[in-house]
Amino acid sequence: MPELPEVETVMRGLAAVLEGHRIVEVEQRRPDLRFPFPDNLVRRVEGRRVLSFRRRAKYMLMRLDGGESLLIHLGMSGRMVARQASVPVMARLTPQGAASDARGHNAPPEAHEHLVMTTDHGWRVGFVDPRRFGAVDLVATEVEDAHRLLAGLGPEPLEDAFTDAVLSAALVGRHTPIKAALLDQTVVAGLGNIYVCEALYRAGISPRRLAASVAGTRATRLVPAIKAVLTESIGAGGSSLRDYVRADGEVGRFQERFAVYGREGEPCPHCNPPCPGIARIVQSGRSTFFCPRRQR
DNA sequence: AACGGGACCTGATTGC
DNA sequence: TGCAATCAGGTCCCGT
Repeated sequence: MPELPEVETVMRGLAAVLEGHRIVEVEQRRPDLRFPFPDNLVRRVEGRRVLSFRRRAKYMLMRLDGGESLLIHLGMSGRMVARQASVPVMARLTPQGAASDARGHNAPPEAHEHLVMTTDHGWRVGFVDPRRFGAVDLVATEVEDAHRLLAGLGPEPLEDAFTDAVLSAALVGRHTPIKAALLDQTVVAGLGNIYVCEALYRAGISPRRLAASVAGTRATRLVPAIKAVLTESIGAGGSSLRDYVRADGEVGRFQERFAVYGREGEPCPHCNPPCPGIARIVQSGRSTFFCPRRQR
């Protein structure tokens, strides 16, 4: 599910529910996700107050009083569900927006809800992740960025420090398609399969082009394309490809604005006269969508 | 060192 | 209808 805009949206939703409140109970329902939960997770989180949230790449950091932060990665299939007794605000929605399956405090847990936190104002916030590619850890807040999962990450694409010069420097000498380079979280942090495809389309750059040949003038087009597609998606509440929802119960709507992702065979939005259709190829085992006419 | 492929999981969809 | 194959928004490890 989640790339940077989806993680940002989920995090803002969690902040709205949790900030300033105390976590009075933690239930850990299995020993691990992608790797084991941290030692004494329940004891270290129970009784703590939630101070603030931060996002780094596709990771969320929930700062707790007591000096530790809960680090959460949603993997491919992870989502957060929040509910309150008899007042479902973040119920599961269908992509069409019809509410369903609202659960109260005493309802049975839904499948694959591996971690549940209950707050002092009666909310239950759960981490649901069928495929278990997600991750949870605790890290000392003062040295968050030294965590092994964060230490090697590249620049945040929406920060001013992410410039064409910075991207160019990361691409120089790389003998891999630009598609693969942009998925590399040490080059730029937070892009995934969807937004790489969309950014390359906006920049008119072929996903097959060697990364090194994008350094320079093409990077000058690519950086604004990356920033724009991420910003627009965050503004739309991210993309909902399954039943992912925002904190306020609305589905993300950015998928309606995909120009190429998942649109094999359709003419692209900007070719006039219409192009023969968006192509799908496989690069390092993953689908790439692009317009062969516009993207060189 | 940088790269591609495979592994890790479950569920939804597609095709026979 | 039923079953198998394929695909999915991510990352990490391994061999080359």
